[in-house]
Amino acid sequence: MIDYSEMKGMKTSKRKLEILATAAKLFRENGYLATSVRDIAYSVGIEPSSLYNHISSKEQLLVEICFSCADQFMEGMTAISSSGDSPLTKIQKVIELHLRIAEENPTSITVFSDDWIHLPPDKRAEFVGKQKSYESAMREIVSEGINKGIFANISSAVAVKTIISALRWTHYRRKSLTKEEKIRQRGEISQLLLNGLCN
Amino acid sequence: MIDYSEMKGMKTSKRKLEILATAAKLFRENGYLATSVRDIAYSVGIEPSSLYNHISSKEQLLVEICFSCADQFMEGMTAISSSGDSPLTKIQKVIELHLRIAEENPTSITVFSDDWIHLPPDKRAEFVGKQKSYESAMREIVSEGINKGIFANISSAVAVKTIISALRWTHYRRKSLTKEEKIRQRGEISQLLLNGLCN
DNA sequence: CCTACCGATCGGTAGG
DNA sequence: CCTACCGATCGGTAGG
Repeated sequence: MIDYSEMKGMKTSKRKLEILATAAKLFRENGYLATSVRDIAYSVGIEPSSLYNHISSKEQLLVEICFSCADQFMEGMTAISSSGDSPLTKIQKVIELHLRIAEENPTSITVFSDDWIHLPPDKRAEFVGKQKSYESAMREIVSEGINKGIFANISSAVAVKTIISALRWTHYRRKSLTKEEKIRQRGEISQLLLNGLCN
Repeated sequence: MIDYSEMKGMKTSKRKLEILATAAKLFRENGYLATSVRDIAYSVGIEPSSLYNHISSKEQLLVEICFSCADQFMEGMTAISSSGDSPLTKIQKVIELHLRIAEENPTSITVFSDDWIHLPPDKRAEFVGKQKSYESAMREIVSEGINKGIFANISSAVAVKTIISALRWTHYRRKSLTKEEKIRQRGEISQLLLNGLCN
């Protein structure tokens, strides 16, 4: 039998991806701790012990799901920060980044939001570090906008916390939107937050 | 021995209140499922089985914590809705309501926000019903503001979801603020959200 | 990928 | 409020 998981260039087998997707779905429905490895295995259609041919632990699934989302946010923020756009355009792009990630990862984004607290201590610290770094980059943008007189002179920390928090509800949206609805909603959310931020 | 828990007019004994406060603190730190009845008992300073002289189940603690917050929100919203204030003032009062509840209940508000999903099915349905009713009342206010031309003409559902979500980060704030900081932060959050909402 | 099984821990009860 | 204890379930392993 060929062990596909060891093939070069094929880091995650189809089975592994299936397990990850199933776990994310169950974690979203019931939470990480309320989901047992038995739940995941039976949902995939194998015996619980067989899971361990593909994963090393239940925790590892949580780690992979959380960091997959975190990395998308970090990549997006890096691209936005290093662009030559105005602060206003940058914040608008941040808003679109959150909406896009929530749209493309409807299951894992909820796990990312709600279950990172259950990451093992070292990974949890790493995760919190990335979050802080993300918020710091966003505060930079807001401060730049304030200094240029584009944004109102409020605490950049409060502005960043409020805007990121405001976008979080889109993570829990269940139904997927039509293209028209997406554009309209993106416009309304941007309007609400950017109007509030600007002078 | 007098059973204080049965004394008229004394619905919750001091011990019960101590258990509730301890449970809320532990649920906040580690989550409801990750907190065992043993954790709660030892933190209170009694044996696990002794807890059951004061509570009927671990779930009951969650129910009491969640509904204590939910009822505060509902009461606040009812008072605001039935006041004769303008839509703008009403929304400002809603913002102040969230900030005040988060400030006064720093531990239970987190449990309310994050662990209601683990309520038993009937209580969970009741909880979700209250949330929907709360949002519906707030949509009424926003719609009134739009009709009067005070607020921008956006979907009231999107506006309400975004504003409530925006205020949620204050639930997780760890340090308590000085009176000055509170006033300043309330002003900044109100400015951001009300400016965004208004025409 | 399965059968068989493990020690640990869970929420909760009996009885005093 | 405690000692003693229960059945259920947990994540995970041995061995094939």
